[in-house]
Amino acid sequence: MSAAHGRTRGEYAKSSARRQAILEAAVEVFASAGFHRGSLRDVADRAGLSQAGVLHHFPSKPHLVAAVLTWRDDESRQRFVDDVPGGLETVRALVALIEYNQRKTPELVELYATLSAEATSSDHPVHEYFVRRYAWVVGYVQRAFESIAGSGELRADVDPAAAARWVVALMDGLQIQWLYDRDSVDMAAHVRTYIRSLLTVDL
Amino acid sequence: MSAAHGRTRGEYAKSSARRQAILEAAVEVFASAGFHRGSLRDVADRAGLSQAGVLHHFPSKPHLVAAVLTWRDDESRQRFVDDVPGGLETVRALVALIEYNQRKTPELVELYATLSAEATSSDHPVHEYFVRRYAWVVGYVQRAFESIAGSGELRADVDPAAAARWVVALMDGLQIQWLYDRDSVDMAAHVRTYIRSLLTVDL
DNA sequence: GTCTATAGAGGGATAGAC
DNA sequence: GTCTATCCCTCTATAGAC
Repeated sequence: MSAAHGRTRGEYAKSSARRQAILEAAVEVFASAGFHRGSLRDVADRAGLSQAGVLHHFPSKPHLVAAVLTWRDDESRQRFVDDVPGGLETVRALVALIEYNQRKTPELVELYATLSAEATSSDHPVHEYFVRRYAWVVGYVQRAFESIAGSGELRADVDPAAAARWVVALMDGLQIQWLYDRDSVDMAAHVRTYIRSLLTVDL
Repeated sequence: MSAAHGRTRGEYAKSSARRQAILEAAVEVFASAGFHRGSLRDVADRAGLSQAGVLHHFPSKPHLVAAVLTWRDDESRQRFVDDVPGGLETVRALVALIEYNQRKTPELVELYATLSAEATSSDHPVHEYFVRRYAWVVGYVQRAFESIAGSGELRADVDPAAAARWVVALMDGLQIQWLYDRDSVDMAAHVRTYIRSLLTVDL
């Protein structure tokens, strides 16, 4: 994905401070306004430089939003995916990730909820990104459930493929409900309780 | 809701043909483009009149999109909510509604999925509409589960309030997945199977 | 690398003729 | 009720000075 806008990870280091500030500003702007309503001017103002300055670091608006998404994915992956052995641990890491996002990076939750719905249109700049992302996430959770089933810890009447879709759908749907009423929805608790109901062991 | 833009249901009849054509065009436009990217010019072109003509029937863009939402809600309610006794029948009607929407009005699914995510921002024109809508839908499903629990048809370890949130979240999340890959996700089947897993009786 | 200025497109809403 | 014309705004992206 980094290669999509013609840069390798090494090149980012050159002007990383500015780029980082722009990315962080972009998260806030696109999170609350989405891609189409969020403007480069808003991003520029928050990052403390001019709009043309932003376009010096990222050649276009689609490039910027793509960079935001892959940047955050890399972070999440390092924190919660790499080094996780699989099976029950994968599911535990998933719940931990939700808890972390809800508490520490609520703008991120907003960003993904807003963009994933907006990008269902096939001509949206990050449509392909989300197609790949969903395929990967659903497959990842499915493999975890298959591993759990293999050790007899999944309820016999639960289909791993369906359960994977359900868990991912539940996460997305709860995000929406949470965004409308943050005080009365605890996403991580709901997902944990739900996953427990699929297992023969505790989480 | 109709009263929100200063008209009672009776007044609609006057110029209903045009209004109807505009509403149908607006569904298509806002469904695939969302509120902000969808333009009145697009709506006008599809409805076969000028952009100023559209604004004669609906005083502003927010008025138009609000009218679209309440119009479709009224239709759904008449078809699937009124006359439904409650309890298991409510849940069956819910699945029937999903099946109907998926097969007959996919643009509608797209419209609600796109707008519900976009409108999480509190300054969005239809934010309040969705706040009320979620409160109503979740409460409606919760009452159905409570009734089902009352007749011993809900699994003992299932909390009606949590289950209601889960079902609504599952529906929303599956909509997103379905929009990204319409061939490999059967929303109604997933919801039916999931709800079955919460019951002690068949659906 | 950052700025100002501006081109160029597209949008919502209004005025006023018919 | 419907149109054309237009105003005025916002936005992305580019050009070119520093």
